[in-house]
Amino acid sequence: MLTMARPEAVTIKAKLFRGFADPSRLAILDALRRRPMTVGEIVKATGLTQPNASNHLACLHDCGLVVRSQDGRYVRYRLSDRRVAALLHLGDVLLADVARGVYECTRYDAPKAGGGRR
Amino acid sequence: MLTMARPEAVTIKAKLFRGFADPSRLAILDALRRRPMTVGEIVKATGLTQPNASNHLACLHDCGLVVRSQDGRYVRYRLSDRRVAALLHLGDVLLADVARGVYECTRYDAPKAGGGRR
DNA sequence: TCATTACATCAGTATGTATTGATGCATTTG
DNA sequence: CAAATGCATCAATACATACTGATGTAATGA
Repeated sequence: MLTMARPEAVTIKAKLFRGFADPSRLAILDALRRRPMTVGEIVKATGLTQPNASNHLACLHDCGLVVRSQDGRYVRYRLSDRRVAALLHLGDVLLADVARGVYECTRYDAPKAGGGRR
Repeated sequence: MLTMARPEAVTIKAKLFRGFADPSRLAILDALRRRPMTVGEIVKATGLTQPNASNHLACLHDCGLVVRSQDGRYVRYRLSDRRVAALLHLGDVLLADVARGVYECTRYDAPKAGGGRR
């Protein structure tokens, strides 16, 4: 059960934040904060594998957090809105004060790399 | 793999956003946005079971997003910082423009209720 | 003291999802 | 046309975690 008042509103909003809540997606968003980038550049900047980056980019694109533009055989991604950057910035600012708590929060851990096939 | 630049920074920041990225925790945070509340009030406001609410509250408290104060045998929770509310507000604003995308984003779904024991 | 209320913790589990290697498709280059 | 490059998609899987019912603990009241 979620909330009595407006269950779907909370669900969707959580989904929005979930776009920021994965280390790989956040690394992509942070990279795009500086400048638009092709998938290859994003792969280099984040260290993600190419399929993994593509998958997260598709997710971010579906959710409207990034925008895609074809450029020859390159695909260039950029943040869709200034407020996406604003939210990232607010996260930084907030983190500066609650970082210690986040460190110590062991209720959930960030997904570890190597979750795939062995 | 996460990011080449500052891996841990991204991981921690993702952890911070993860506090907002679950429907139950978000329902709690949204409820606390209006006023401080005891656990019982939160349970009523959100429709969560009491143990589930307590668990998420412990998580939010560990991460520094909420603050707890004993009041007799009641425990009253409130948002720890104005910027937590600001981030929630920015989420609302951003959602107003990208809501359609979030609806259609099927890469991940919000956790469904009833995930526990059968 | 005993009962009650408010909240926290525990053990167990189903489920979402992030990851990987392999493969497919489109575009440019020789 | 053939080769190469850039990106997207697929199938399979390990893992984190959100949930439930039961139980534990602390504070109040009779």
